[in-house]
Amino acid sequence: MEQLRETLKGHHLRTTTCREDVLSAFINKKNALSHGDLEGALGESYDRVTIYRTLKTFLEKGIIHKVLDDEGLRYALCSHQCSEEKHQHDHIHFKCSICGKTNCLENLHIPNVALPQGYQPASFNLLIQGTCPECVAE
Amino acid sequence: MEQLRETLKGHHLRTTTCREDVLSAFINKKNALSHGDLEGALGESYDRVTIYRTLKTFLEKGIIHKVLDDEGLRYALCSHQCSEEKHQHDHIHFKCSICGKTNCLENLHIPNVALPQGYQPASFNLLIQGTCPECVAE
DNA sequence: AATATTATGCAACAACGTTGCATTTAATGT
DNA sequence: ACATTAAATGCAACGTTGTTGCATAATATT
Ligand SMILES: [Mn+2]
Ligand SMILES: [Mn+2]
Ligand SMILES: [Zn+2]
Ligand SMILES: [Zn+2]
Repeated sequence: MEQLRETLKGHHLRTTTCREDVLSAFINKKNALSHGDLEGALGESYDRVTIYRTLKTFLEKGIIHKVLDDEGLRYALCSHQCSEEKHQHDHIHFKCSICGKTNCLENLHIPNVALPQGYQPASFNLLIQGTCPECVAE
Repeated sequence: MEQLRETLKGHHLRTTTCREDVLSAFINKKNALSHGDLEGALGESYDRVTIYRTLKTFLEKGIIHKVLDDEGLRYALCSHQCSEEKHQHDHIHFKCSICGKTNCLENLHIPNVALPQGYQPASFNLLIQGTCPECVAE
């Protein structure tokens, strides 16, 4: 509870119940969330627009990052302190085709790639789709 | 021209002008295209819905594949004969932040990743964002 | 408590995508 | 060439997703 306020203040954001609740949702569910997921999780508490704006703000401040997906964008917490100035993500995302959940594999780094002459890489997104441990066990 | 018909027949599709034009667009522009891009390129020739359906059909038949993007899905030609039964893609996509174009780097394969126990990978999508050779030269 | 600044809700709108159905078109066999 | 069959198209209607402007409410600061 108090930790939420700390995180928000740490990123120079005012504490509002919507921001607390959205942040809280990201912390509790551990998988990546879409705008729709949040709308579902938070019920009628907040206007759709406010959730869009909260996501945008969190993105800009480095609280969350985008997770690419073949059926729509999702978002997940930035684990290691990203800031407004610098987002740094080189970890892998895994989407389970069975349970549908997408997770950050924080300690799995994207391997280096030797690009052809002239390409200047800046950021990387690797999504692996398949079956997650829970659904393999089934 | 005749080649287009060949490709369509090869994937057991009827030849229609819309399909020819969409396929042609993918071949001429070499970068990945969104539904909107196609709508723009083809003008008022075809109904929006028909283009959606054409994309869906091409996807199913293995003529095009999805290209993940942080601002919306795009599509690109499958170079090596994919079919309805089997899509096989392990190449890298590069999106230029300056010109905005996304391209398949067909001969750059996604490196192997040692996933933790229990994860069963099935498909891979790697998007690298940065500056493309043309825009670097500038 | 008063003030300045920021966030929210609401309404209206635009963009994107889907479905059902009547009509047109393409492929096939005669 | 023509009739038949199956598939593709256009249109209308609708649903979802995302954006913008503005008045109101809430937060942080003095
Ligand atoms: Mn992540
Ligand atoms: Mn590709
Ligand atoms: Zn799963
Ligand atoms: Zn470029």
